[in-house]
Amino acid sequence: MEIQQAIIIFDALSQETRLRAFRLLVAAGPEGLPAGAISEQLSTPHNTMSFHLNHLFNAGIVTSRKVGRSVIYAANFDEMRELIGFMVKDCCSQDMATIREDAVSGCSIIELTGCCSDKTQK
Amino acid sequence: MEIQQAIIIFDALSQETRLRAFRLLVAAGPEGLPAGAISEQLSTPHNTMSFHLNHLFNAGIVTSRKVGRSVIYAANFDEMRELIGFMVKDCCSQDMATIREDAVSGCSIIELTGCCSDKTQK
DNA sequence: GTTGTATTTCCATACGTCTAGAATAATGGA
DNA sequence: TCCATTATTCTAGACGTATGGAAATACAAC
Repeated sequence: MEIQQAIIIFDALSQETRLRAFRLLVAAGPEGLPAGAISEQLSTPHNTMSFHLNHLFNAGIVTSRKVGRSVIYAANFDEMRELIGFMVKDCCSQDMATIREDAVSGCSIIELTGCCSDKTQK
Repeated sequence: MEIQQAIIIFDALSQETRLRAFRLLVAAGPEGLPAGAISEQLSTPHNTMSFHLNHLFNAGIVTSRKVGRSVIYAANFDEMRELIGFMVKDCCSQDMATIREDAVSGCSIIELTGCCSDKTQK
């Protein structure tokens, strides 16, 4: 992931309404939620929420699709995984975090090593 | 990690000068770098960089200590690990990312599973 | 004390973001 | 067609952020 893309995603997630909306979509899973349900659950006016959902969409961390009158938003898990990979590779010490690809399982395996082991469990 | 703290860190990292400064500090390791070296390497005026370093400090992702006339900033790796943990737990699907604590090694082990395996290697 | 170096604080300006009322667009049902 | 529903776009105001020149602070060396 490019640093510019990481900045755009950090910016998208650095606002409470947007981060809460995104976590709601994460909890909702791949099926996603209609815009109205999100604004209702977060007690935010429709137009304000629309502004924030558009922000998340432009950042690439949610997708949207029209179903009848509704617009269904869903979290983009691939992009989120890439962001986590960026943070581990570029924003964490190699002594304290490593990431490797496991070709067999198709997984990225990250190990976060505590320098002060008792703080790791927080 | 609380959602409020995550927002503060995302905000701190959502600005190019700050993200570059932070990555410089990550590369520098626990020893850190003096403020002047950071502003020089990023070709940013001292006062502007001081503003951004203070922002990173307030967010808790860098530490600072005075040594003679210099102020040495260093990345706070513990806080960064916590943020990665927050993202995996709260911002990623359980189907696609799991985190578990390994008591023996004191490591947090994260597995990022690709839903579309060929995208995982990007 | 004076000078030079390292960094922060003060300040004004320019620019960007958040909010929500009102209007608009798109769709489905009676 | 007419109405209700769902969501977005338009707009203006309030507020927050980034920038860098100038001044102030802190420290070390002479």
